[in-house]
Amino acid sequence: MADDRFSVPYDPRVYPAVAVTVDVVTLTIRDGTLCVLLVQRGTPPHEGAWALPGGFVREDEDLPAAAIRELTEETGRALGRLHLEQLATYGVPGRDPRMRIISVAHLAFAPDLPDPIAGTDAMDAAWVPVASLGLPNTTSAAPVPAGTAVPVSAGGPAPLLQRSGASHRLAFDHTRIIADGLGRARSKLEYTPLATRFAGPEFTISELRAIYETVWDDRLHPGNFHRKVLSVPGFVESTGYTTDRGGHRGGPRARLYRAGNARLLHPALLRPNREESGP
Amino acid sequence: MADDRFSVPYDPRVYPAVAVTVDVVTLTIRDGTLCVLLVQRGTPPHEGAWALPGGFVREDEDLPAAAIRELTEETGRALGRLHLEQLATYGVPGRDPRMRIISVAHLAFAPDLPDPIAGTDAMDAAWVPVASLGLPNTTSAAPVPAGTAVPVSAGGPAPLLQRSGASHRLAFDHTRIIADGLGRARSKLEYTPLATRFAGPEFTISELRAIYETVWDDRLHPGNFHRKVLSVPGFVESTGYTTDRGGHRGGPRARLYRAGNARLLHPALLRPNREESGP
DNA sequence: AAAATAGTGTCTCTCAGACAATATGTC
DNA sequence: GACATATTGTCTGAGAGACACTATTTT
Repeated sequence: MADDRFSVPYDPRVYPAVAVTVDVVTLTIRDGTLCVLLVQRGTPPHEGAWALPGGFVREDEDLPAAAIRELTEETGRALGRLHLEQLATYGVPGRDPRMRIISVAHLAFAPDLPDPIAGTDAMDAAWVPVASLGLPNTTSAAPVPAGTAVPVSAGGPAPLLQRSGASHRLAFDHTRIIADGLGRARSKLEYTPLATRFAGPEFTISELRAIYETVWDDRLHPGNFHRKVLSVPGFVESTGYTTDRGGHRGGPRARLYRAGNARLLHPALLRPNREESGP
Repeated sequence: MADDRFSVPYDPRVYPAVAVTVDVVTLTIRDGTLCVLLVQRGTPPHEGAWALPGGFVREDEDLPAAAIRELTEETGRALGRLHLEQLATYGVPGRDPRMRIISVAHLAFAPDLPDPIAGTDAMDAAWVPVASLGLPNTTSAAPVPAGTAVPVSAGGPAPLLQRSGASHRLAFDHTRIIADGLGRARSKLEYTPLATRFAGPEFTISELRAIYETVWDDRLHPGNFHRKVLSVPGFVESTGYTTDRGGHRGGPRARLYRAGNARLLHPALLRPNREESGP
């Protein structure tokens, strides 16, 4: 049987020097725009460049704990309740010029939050619209599908990028990591109720639809979406209340819901317009 | 606010000593049974216990490359064409008694292959039925749902576990990793054509159905499955040939197919009998 | 009053699953 | 010949998407 001889002499130094970090792709929706939390690096390498919050995993610290710690450390404030899951691990040699670094990326969904504050090791921190990052197409996410009529607040506030003067080139392979995180998020909205994590504790069906439309960058039929959401068991549950007023531009008051207890959506809400066939 | 106790100038040696390993969950189907490739450890810790093939990532070695190297090293032969993808990363402090070890687990799908050979650091290597591992329920995977009528070769060869005299207790947290891998595999069969990776280059629809039935541990309706598979664009394509003979117990010759060029199945083949609702 | 939005009803088409039927093999 | 399997056909019900319609509220 297995012997757990801890007494075995073991010398870590015979193994290659590597470091393990965590990086966190935190997504939220601000003013109808999907944004990711970035920090401006205050130390080399890539000093001054924008990057995902992250850093070295400490001894005796679990990976999710490290992710949460880095998030609060580098943005100067607790981000409240959020969904956090592991995304993937990136370890291509040379991805960090200092040494071999294996980065365990995480994905977080957060409701709309106030502007972050630069913390340790960060010169600045900001919510940056993912559309401004020029991500490679994950689904149909062209850099900025401008003509397609982006939902909500057209002509709203200028991209935060401009306020921060950030470059579109992110540090390390973080552009790729964000693209992967966005792909995962889009997929997860289909078969989990995680869209509710982008909303506050109570929300209307229209607000929920706006979340889907923003993340999927697509228009959804209001009526069908409404009926569909209510038909999936455990997706949302009624609070019994309604909003105080109608929408900005008219319309009746909407009923308020909170997240239900389902962990998976049955049946799923499938994305529309998947490209048909291949060569 | 953030404390600046860690704004240390960079020096790799000040960061915790960690090692990074890869582990590989390789699944195949032998005699109608879903099996995972395990090796018997020849070195402490857990010497003599069965574990996933894996080991330390070398300098300047990419993660997938390390996974493939460990696979061939520890099983003494190249496993030919197989599908390999990253599964998840496990890093709970204490999961390895030696030191802090972060393990990047991978998942591989292989067609039926000959018995493996023990290689470096391994006393033995074998295909082990996952049903014998007492995995926690991932979907409806009770340790061994004996009464449910397991497809194919009932009363076939005894489990390899008995031949090898292996314990059901795997080393480290490998039971959990295998459970996660199995869950991923079950899910991937729904929306990707990866089931074909368990088959040879040419296969019949019945053989494909047997793969689904084995991985999902469920019975599928032959007629409906047949029509469904052929209706999904790019899932399979006809070779124009048929088998040389009918089945063991009769029946006409079956047409042979090869894997198509689709990377996703539209529409997906959903698992039957998902448990309805929750409390 | 005009316009926008919430919520419901209806129709059609696709698809999953149950069941049946026929042809073609093996033992 | 008895029986198993491959393949196709038919029917039913669930669900997605297109459209239409009513009620309610804001400007």
